[in-house]
Amino acid sequence: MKQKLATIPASARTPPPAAAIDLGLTAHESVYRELREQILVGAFRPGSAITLRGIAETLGVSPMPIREAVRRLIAERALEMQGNRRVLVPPMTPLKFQQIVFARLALEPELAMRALSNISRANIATIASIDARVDQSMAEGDVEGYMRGNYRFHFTIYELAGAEMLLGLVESTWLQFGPFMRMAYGRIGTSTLEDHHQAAIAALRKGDARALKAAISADIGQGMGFIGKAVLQHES
Amino acid sequence: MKQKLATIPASARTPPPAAAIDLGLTAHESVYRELREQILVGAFRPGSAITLRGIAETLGVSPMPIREAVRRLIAERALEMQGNRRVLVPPMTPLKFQQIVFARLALEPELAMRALSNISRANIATIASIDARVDQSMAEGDVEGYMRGNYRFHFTIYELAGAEMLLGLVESTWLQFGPFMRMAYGRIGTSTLEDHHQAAIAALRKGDARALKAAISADIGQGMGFIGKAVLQHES
DNA sequence: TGTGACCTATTGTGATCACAAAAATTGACG
DNA sequence: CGTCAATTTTTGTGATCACAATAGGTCACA
Repeated sequence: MKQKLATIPASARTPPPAAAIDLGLTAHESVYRELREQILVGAFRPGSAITLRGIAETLGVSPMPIREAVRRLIAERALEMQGNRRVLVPPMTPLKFQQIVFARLALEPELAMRALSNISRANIATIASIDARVDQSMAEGDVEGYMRGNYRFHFTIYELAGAEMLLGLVESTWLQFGPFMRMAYGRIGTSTLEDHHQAAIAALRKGDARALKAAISADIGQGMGFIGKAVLQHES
Repeated sequence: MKQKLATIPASARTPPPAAAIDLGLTAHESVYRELREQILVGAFRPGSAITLRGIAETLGVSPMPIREAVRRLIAERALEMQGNRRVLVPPMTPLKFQQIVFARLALEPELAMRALSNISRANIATIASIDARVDQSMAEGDVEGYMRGNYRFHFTIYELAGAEMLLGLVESTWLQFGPFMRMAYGRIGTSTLEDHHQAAIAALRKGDARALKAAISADIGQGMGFIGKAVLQHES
């Protein structure tokens, strides 16, 4: 057990880490958000192990809130417990990857379409500014920044749908490919990437539901197909 | 706090309940399965509250494993925590109900279709026998038996798809309408029900993917439409 | 040098305790 | 008799401890 945590953000590596933000949150909620963020941007390598005491020491809390946060992430399939009762970041398989693509295509265009009726001009401006930062991260090769921005781009739209139930399913889906996507971009870089965000923003502006669904579908299909083909054959 | 648990099965109401089945399971795993089963068959009334110590006393374990089981069920949206930090069985809303129907239609026919290539004659026989018991429960007005059987009918098929990721999304979806469906059937009874299970079984026998997807879709659409129309207008 | 058994350290699990916040109850007062 | 405040109880949260199982390392032996 050498690398208990693949990467820890600087904010949590300093001596007095405590709960990252004490904004009236419970300890396990802070831990959950911290770990979730790490997983979404791919800070953990697929297959790497997680120990409760290790994270507890890193975050400066007792193992108790870690348990609840980890249990929650396991339920969302962001983490996985094997028979040994050891917790690890689930490795990707071709089969799972294909299911993730299907789920994304089945749910996300619908979510975007439902957002259309609630979206304001200010919302679209926010989304466009997020996309600008995504492009910048892409150009700079900032993989973590790109992933964080891409997440915010999609979920800023999806959250406007007011469909919490579907949103939960999609969140679980994203948690399952975060570590893998990071690994893929780490290998192939972000320079050759191109997304369909501009087409989506244009569709949002025009209120064109059909074009919006097409843009989201294309964005999913291309991005996932790209990293899928690039990496899956390298796995055992 | 009068009714901490809406209904407790006889097996857990006797003095020495302990962990229902000690089959090498951890305590929180036993608790999780027990609570999950209760939710799926609708033993809890939507909106009713859950207390950790209450369940702990009922099941004969310390509050500790209850915490983890409840946390897991909250992550699956089978339970819900409000700002008060109080846990309750989420009430149904028209909006949520519509999202559930969409998710079911988007995912379950696909899951059934994927099962088609792995299914054996013995599997189909098992499924047919489950359906026979479903019909029997329906005729007898045994709501809990009907719901348990209906769940087993669908998931015996879905599990054969070998698509754990999609299966997880569908399981979360079912957990969210279990309590509501039970309430609906409690009001309108099961006698007027008719499902499309026979059509699905016939499609399984013929290996007809298109007919299978149509049967599952029809089963979802009719059943959910039925209880949806019957109950939602009675809610506040 | 490779392989087995033994030992040590680490890990997840579950119980118990202490604490703060919220709810329920009780009481007094208008 | 209804309403508000003070008190008591209940509840979730988090820390600490004890225990069993697993993993990793060490040493002996072939």
